Amino acid sequence: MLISTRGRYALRFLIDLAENQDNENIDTFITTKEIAERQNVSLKYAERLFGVLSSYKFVETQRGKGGGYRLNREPEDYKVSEILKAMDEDLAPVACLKCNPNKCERSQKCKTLPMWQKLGKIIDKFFDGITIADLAKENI
Amino acid sequence: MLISTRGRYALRFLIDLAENQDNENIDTFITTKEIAERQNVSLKYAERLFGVLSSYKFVETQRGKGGGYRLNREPEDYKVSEILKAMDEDLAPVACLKCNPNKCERSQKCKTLPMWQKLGKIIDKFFDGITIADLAKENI
DNA sequence: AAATTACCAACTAAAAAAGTATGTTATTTA
DNA sequence: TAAATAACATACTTTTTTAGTTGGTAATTT
Repeated sequence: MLISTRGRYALRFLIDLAENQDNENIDTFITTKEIAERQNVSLKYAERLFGVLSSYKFVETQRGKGGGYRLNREPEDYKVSEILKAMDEDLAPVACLKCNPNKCERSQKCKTLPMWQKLGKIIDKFFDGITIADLAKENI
Repeated sequence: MLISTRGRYALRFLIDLAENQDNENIDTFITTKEIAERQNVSLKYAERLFGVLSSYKFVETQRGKGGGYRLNREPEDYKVSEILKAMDEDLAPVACLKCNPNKCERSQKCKTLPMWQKLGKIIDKFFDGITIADLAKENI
C-alpha cells in the first residue's frame, strides 16, 4: 500500500481542523479528544499522530484546559505531499526508489528502474498539486 | 509499497524471456534456473513466481529436459498493468480502494476518497500504457 | 491544588511480504 | 525402462511493516 492509515488519518485531522476551528479567534484550539471521536480513531493513536504533525510544525499547540491544536497556515498552504511524506517517510512506489542515489547494484542496467522513477515523479506531482483546502472543498 | 518484489521480479523475468528466448524456434524454452541465476533470485522463489505467471497464461511451459518457459505473445502485447495486478492482486494506492463498491462506512462523506480514486486511475493508466517490449527497449 | 490536555517512549499485536523446504509429476534421453 | 531433468504444488518460516496500546510525564488553566 502506497498510503498508510497514518497518512490518511493525518489528512483527515487537518481537514477536520480546517473545518472546525474558529478562524475569528486565534486563541481557540481543538482537542485531540474531539477530533478522535469525530474521526473514529482512538484518542491515544490520535495523540501520537498529532505529535508527528506537531513536530513538523504543521499545527500550533496549547496545553492545559482550553488547549488543543489549530492550523498555523491557511488550508491552501498545506500540500498533501508534505503531509504524507511527513507521516510515511516517503511516497516511493517501489523499494528501489527509497534511497537516493540508488544503491541497488543492478540500477545501472535495470530495465525497469526508469519506469519506477517516472511513476514516482507522477505521484509526487499529483500530491503536490492538492491542498488541504482542496480536500475540504471537495475540489478534486 | 505499491509494487512488491513479486511484481518487480515477474516483470524482470518476462523481460529476460523477451531478450533471451529464441524467436526463430518455437520449441526452445528457457529454464527457471537460468533466469534465476541471471536475475539473482533463488531458484525456488523464481519457480514459485513462474507458477503464477503460468497460471495466468502469460507463459508457455514445457517440462523435462529441454523444458522451461517462453512467452506466448509478442512482448508488445504484455501490458505492465496486467502483470503487476496478477502478482499483487491489485494496484490500489490505499486500502480504501481495495473493495468495489466501497464498504467503508465513511465513504459517502469522505473528503479524501475522491483523491485516492483519481490517483488509482492515474496509476492504472500509467501501467496500462507500458509494455514488456517498452521495458526491454528502455523506451520509457 | 485539581483538572485538563498535550507530550513521550516503550511495548504488543496483527498483517503482509519475502523466502525456504520438501517434496511430486511430467517429459526426455540413454 | 531407468535415470535425469525441469516444472509444479503445498506448507511452512522468517522478516518487515503497520497499526495500535499502555502507562505514564509535563505544561497550563481554573
